[in-house]
Amino acid sequence: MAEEVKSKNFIEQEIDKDLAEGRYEEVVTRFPPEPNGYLHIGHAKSILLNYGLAKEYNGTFHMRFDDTNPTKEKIEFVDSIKRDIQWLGADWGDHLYFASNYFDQMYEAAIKLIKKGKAYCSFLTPEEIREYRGTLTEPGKKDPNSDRSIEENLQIFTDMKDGKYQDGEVVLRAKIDMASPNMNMRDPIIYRVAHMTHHNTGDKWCIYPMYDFAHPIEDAIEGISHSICTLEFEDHRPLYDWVVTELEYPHPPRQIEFAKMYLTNVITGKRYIKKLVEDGIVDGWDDPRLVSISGLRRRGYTPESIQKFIELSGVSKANSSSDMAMLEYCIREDLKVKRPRVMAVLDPVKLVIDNYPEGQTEELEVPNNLENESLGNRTVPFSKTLYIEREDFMEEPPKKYFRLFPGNEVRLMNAYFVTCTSYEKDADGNVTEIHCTYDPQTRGGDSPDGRKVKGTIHWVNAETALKAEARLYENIVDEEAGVYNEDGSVNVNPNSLVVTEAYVEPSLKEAKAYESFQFVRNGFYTVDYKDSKDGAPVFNRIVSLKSSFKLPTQN
RNA sequence: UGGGCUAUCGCCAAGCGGUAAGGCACAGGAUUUUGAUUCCUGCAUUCGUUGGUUCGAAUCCAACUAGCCCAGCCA
Repeated sequence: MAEEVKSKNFIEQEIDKDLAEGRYEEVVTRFPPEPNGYLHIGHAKSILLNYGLAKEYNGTFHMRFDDTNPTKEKIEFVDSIKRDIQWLGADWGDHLYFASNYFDQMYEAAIKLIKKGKAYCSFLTPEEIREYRGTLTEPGKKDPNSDRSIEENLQIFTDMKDGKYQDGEVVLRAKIDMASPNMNMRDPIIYRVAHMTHHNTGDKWCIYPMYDFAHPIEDAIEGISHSICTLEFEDHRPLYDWVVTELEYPHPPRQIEFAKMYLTNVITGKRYIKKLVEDGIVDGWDDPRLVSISGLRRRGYTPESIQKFIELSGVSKANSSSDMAMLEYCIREDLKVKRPRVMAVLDPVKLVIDNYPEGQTEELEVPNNLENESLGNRTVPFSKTLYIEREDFMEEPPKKYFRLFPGNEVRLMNAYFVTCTSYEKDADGNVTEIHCTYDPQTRGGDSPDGRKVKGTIHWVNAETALKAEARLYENIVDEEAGVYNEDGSVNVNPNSLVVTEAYVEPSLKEAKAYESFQFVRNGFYTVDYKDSKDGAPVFNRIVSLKSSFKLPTQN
């Protein structure tokens, strides 16, 4: 039993160390989004990482909304985030929290700092604050407000809370080190005045804590052991530690940073996606061409495929961008054994079986997925006139073309061997109809005489086929042109959405929303009723199949 | 001319002083009721560069180079 040992990522190694040294007894992680937008694939990494760690170590996973800035947050984002996380499979049980529920404790914490002489109120204007902060290469200057007495600071802070100051008039700063090489330690602002209605606390507060002050407190209150965040917060860690130390929490949480996930040639930036939505280039945050969680869901990606992708991508501190091909691999892997393989013709041309009895229809019993017997069988109608894929017939085939051409015999998948006898063309030279004869002995797709055919092609019965819309999605950005223009706008791929009229098996008439199928040779598709007319299904292409057959290029 | 972080195959990523895992991608071959899938096979004498320590270095040391992050009363 050579169970493969998965190597641990650096966070797991750190946790192992902490556990071994007795620094923590239980692993408690959290995903702390600000409810100011939709989640995308990048967030999935953080969600699944935190959730996975908690699960792996028999710990606890917390879902927490970091809602400390009412100017940017909305309740509708709270709902969409919850839905997306649930869908992804990260179960927070009854551990759902809101940072805004800790405002009282944060206020008390601020008082504690003031009483310790570690925080002071400042009346510097925003411009002055910036000036006094210094630059990356020059130290900051002492804030003239920093010498005020503890009593005075207490009074001013109380007045702040009581609404006696206007927005921007006064702030509370931590007294640390204006000369620190780390900008975050130059007496960071920890509370500001903002007369604004909060989606959760209403008008109770007119002062709100800043992230650097609030976050460590949130973590400490909840008993988080490992506060996992992205690389840009590395410089904030000394401040994070300062806060939990000065506030004297018994088992201070520990912040560990990892590199964000980027995808090659994909836009994840909120402001770019927002622009695409506003300009009507995409039809919303759940447009299947976007890598928002809701977009991926509508496109037909499964939670399992995203979990697999995150798992394969790994975790490290090196800035990197994962290949879209890996995500595509994951969804193919997931769907190929789980979903039925059905026949659908996206670019139809008529095939007439001349020696098949007129008016006859037979129901063929075919397996849903040869690799998964539990998916059972279905029946598919077959008769004299069918549709086949236009690319499955050639008047003058190149070498090694296995499909239909005059005189050649192929197998109609799950049906009969047919031999092409003739074809018709219109005035423009387009093939309009192909004629063939079938061998009644080959029902089911095998010849009793052992005769083999090189090619097998898919088909649908012309009379009973369901006419549907197939939406072929490509990456929203123009990969040739690069993702962004110099002015910051996005290079949109003009062919990112191609709609075709398809014929699918009648069995798909009852398909439910979000059911997905493998269309033989045409890729994986999911049913999307969002844009359907008259209740007819729209099929979103999730991903195409790999194809290694290419027609020889003509010279 | 400040501080923090990173650098291993086209893309991710193990490796933690004993002589370069794995996955994706790619390329060959076999099987195949679709040229898919499956299955084999191949794919870094080399770990950003240059020196040093060592019997031995991707791993330790030094210097350099490149990239990312930080000067919101955003998170």
